[in-house]
Amino acid sequence: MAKHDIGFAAVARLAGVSNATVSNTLNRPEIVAPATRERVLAAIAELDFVPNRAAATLRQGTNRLIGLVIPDIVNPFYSAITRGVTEAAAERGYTVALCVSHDDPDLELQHFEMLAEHRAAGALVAPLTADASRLAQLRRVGSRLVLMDRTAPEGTGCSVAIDDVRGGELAVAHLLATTGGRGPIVLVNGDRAIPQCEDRREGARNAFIAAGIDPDELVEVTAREMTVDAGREAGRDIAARTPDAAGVFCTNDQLALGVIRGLNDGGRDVPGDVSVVGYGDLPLAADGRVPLTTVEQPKDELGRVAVEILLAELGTDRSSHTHVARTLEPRIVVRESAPATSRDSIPAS
Amino acid sequence: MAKHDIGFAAVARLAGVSNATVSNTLNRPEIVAPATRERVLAAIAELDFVPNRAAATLRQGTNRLIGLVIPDIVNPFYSAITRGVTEAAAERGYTVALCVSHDDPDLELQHFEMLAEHRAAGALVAPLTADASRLAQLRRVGSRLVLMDRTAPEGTGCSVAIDDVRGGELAVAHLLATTGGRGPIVLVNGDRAIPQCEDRREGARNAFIAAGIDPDELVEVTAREMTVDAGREAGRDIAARTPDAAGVFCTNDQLALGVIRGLNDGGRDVPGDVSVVGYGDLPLAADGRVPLTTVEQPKDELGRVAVEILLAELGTDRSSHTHVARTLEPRIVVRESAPATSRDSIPAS
DNA sequence: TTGAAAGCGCTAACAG
DNA sequence: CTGTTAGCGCTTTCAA
Repeated sequence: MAKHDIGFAAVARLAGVSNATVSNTLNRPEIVAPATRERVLAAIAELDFVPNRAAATLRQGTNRLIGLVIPDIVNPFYSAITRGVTEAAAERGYTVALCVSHDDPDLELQHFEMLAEHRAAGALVAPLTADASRLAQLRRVGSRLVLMDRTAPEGTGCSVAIDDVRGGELAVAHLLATTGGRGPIVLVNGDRAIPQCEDRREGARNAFIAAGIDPDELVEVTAREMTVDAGREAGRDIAARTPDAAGVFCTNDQLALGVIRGLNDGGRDVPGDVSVVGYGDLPLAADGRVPLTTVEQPKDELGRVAVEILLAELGTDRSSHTHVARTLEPRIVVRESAPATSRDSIPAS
Repeated sequence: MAKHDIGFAAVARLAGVSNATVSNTLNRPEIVAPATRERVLAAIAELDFVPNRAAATLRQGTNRLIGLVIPDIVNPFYSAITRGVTEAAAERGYTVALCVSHDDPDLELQHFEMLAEHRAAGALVAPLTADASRLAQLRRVGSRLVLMDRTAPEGTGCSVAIDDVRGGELAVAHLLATTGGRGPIVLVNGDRAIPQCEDRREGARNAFIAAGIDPDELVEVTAREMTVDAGREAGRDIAARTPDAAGVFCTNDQLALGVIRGLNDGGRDVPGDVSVVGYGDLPLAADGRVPLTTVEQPKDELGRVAVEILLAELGTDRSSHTHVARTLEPRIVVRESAPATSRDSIPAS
């Protein structure tokens, strides 16, 4: 009885079937005769049997495990993505290995090493800073990759991202429609070397063009950081230098919150005198003293779609696989800081 | 050469050693002669060899994998814990399987099932609602458990928690010391059926006792929810019914933020007329219009300690193991909403 | 529809 | 210090 009291063998013996039938019952129940299946299931329950995934992984060479590699779990943007990923993965019977990279390439590589050792099915990566070479390196590590919040260069791999150009356009179109030329529109942006900042700006300019206005009329202010404090400075600055500003678009919510305060410091009321739109729809946007109109990103969906893409990719064979680069649409959430007016009832664009 | 081009065998052949020596170089380098070790390492690098953890897990019966089971990853309290856990785990070569339970016992059980299949070394669980029977059930699933943010009943298992009684005491001691009897102190609390609410209240009362005041002098207000909106209502209420209040302690930061606004609505200035203390030190506490004095919980440390306890437990054998129940100390962070005064220079208690 | 059997790649005695 | 060897528990042909 030595080797009969553990693993499939024990179940098989109790159910009076073979090892293989136990495996089939668990993995391809449809090919097992109902009666047999019942007996096996009963034996499993009886023995409190828990299959050993390590054995399956060893045998199959791959694990139902997805690596999720993000720079920071405390950041609400990434934690929202993470929620989408964990949910989608759990629904499909996959386990998520959470790897926090702190944007450190060495740590990131270490995480990939571990995922490879575990024979993870693949990895979902949200790189903070990611030059092409770093990405190429990651791809080389082996497991299949889906890039999140970044579009993979043509033909290099799969990715899901949120359309930031469109988001900027939505924000400024709203401002244009609701302030109706009452005064200049100001863009408070971070460093344009950051792709998000550059894209959102481009969208802002597109909105001008769509409205038949010269995009150079957009007044641009660069904050030294994308924080509440830097936003406040920018807001004061605007109150002083562009006192007739009718609307301000900030490329993130922290900035927007600060700008409102800075504007107040300078004696301007929001939304009475100036409308302010943020970006990201962080929790703080809804809870502030003046609830923020902001561009909402479908972060949850980003995560879910990333899982879908990865699992779809698993079906295809490595060589003959066409990469997909999905883009998700942001949405504007209108709150008090930049309220709707009758003019806005026809959606811009 | 069939079986020589993969796994330890390939490395062993290239390095001119045996299988076992490869294993030893990787797992117990100190017992391998330096020269041999070098040769093996060189071979590994040469072949881009990635060891297969599944094989090791199968052989050893246990995986260097820790399950982290939390109700919600978007909640900043849990994401902060998660950060601590992922960091501590990565430092020790463990992988973290993130399981989000949404406080659903079925889902939670499913996650435990998966962890068991993976032969996880153990699990760290932060139960939102957890009656004894549910915990007992989890413990039965097999893998070793460490409870987080909850103290395990005497002798039932390991746990790490943050001392909420102490936190409440710190908050109210600060209020007492800085308002010095100028007026009543108000407690804005949630439902006392929630252990945290009950504990923080107890601490508040302890602070009264320590100051030689009858704890029944603490004015208690119960908010219908622990949200900004409910806090605002409570704040208005206080302005109307306890106009001479000198200090308010709210059992979370959302409540505190709302209370400040409600107090303002009622014409009371914070901190001019009233000091307000929150609890939790969420990001919104520091960034609000009036930066919040609040009780900071060492969430990161909670996560790190949980990992340490689990890994320590792994060393001991199952039967002869004494459970540890660690308690972490909160700390008060003084900001503008309840500033320090000279009277406060001597720490209360 | 079910069974027999050959490994998957690694670890841990044990022997040398 | 290094080598030999016997599995860990599952999947997957192939045959019955």
